[in-house]
Amino acid sequence: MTSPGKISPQDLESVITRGVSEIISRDEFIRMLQSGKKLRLKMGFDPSRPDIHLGHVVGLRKLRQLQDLGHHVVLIVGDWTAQIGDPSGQSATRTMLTHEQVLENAESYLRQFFKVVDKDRAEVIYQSEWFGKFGLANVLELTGMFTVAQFLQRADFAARFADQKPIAITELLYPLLQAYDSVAIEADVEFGGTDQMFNLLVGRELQGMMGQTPQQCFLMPILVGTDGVQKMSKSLDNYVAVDEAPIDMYGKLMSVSDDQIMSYFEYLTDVPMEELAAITNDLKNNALNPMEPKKRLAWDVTSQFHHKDAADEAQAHFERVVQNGDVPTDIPEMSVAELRSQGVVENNEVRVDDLMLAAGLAPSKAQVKRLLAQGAVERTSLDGEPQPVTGGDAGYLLQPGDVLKVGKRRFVRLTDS
RNA sequence: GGAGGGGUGGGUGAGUGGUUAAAGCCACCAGACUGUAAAUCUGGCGUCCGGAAGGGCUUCGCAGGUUCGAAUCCUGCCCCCUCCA
Repeated sequence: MTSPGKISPQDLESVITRGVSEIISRDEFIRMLQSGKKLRLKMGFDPSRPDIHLGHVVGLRKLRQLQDLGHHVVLIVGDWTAQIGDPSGQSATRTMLTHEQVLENAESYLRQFFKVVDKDRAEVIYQSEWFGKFGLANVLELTGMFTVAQFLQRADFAARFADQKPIAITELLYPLLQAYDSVAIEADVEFGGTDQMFNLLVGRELQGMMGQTPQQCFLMPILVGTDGVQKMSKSLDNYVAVDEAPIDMYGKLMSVSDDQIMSYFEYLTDVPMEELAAITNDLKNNALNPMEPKKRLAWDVTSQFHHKDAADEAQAHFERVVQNGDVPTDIPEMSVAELRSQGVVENNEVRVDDLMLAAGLAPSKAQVKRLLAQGAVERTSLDGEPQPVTGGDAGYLLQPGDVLKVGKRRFVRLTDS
């Protein structure tokens, strides 16, 4: 592998401004980049949460960008910290992960991780490589280097302390372990979201204490979720996963709130900043319907994770189904035979409520009734016009070939065999 | 070791014997309006049977008990938190 050449002013500018929240220290980081040294870029992940969504992609793209400039990514699998269990969630008495689970999660994570990051210019290291050999003496040495006061400077600890909310001892340990990772791999730069600032800084400090050149801390903005308000996160269900099918990915991106369009463009695409400025301007002058750039955004991002044809199809699907309200070409099907074998029906008479339940379009019959009462269900027979299924029709009998539309975009077709 | 507070529906959080399937808020679902945006408005939001009216069943940490009747009272148990030491 070649060592990074001299970095161009344009590349430098892009690296340190686009999709960046803060770099500590910025000047040292720039000097490192200009030195021509091949940098070791550290990123850690906790294998208890193996899913990657677009919020993570912001950072992964940054790693990729630096790889393309000749640098090297070191991904740390936090198998040790995960087994301790990050207790941040207050009452989270998290069950420990078994070794098998860790490996399984790691595998799934890596598969997604390397959709963005180049595998050939990265290495994956398990924390247990060093923590497996750690003894109490090491722990005491490590903990002896910091004081409680230092840790209480961290905003979330401080707030909880002030509120007399509990802080687990392991929570104090967590940043230390993460920091030690930086020492173990001699990281030059560590990447994380802005919420990780404290942890990264501890790593920086610890390296200095242990005679290494302190790492630079590269903090990335937190991507706002599709709801336009809170940070993207799986538990808030406002996320777009990198594993998402093209149609879903495109669709979810179309539901991103207008306010976030430009930040998504900046963080998740390579559309040049000048062009983005023009779009921003057009939007401000109402010269452009926000839907247009959003479609471009949705297509762009979708095509990063899927073939371009798939992105085209997703767009066509969106236009056909959502914008024109047509029935999509490929929809989930359930056959009468299938329903019979599941014991949902005894003969060939399929009721609306039974089908919806079996197809997962409603969690209960009570919910089916509510949907019907609210006019959310529509039935289209083989050659007929769509007609609503109304309040009292839960027992309505369907014919093979009938398509049910539930809500705006959920469908099921009843088939014969 | 001592003192005190608390466990209610996805989340918050009212409710201290019947009018409570359990307020309000948030989240969520659906409808209207739209650009699958936001905002707004409307309705819904344990579950089962029923076309409906209505009727079952299950739910307020767990297990018992008192009572015509309990989320509410009593007993035991489990769990969480705070303060003092």
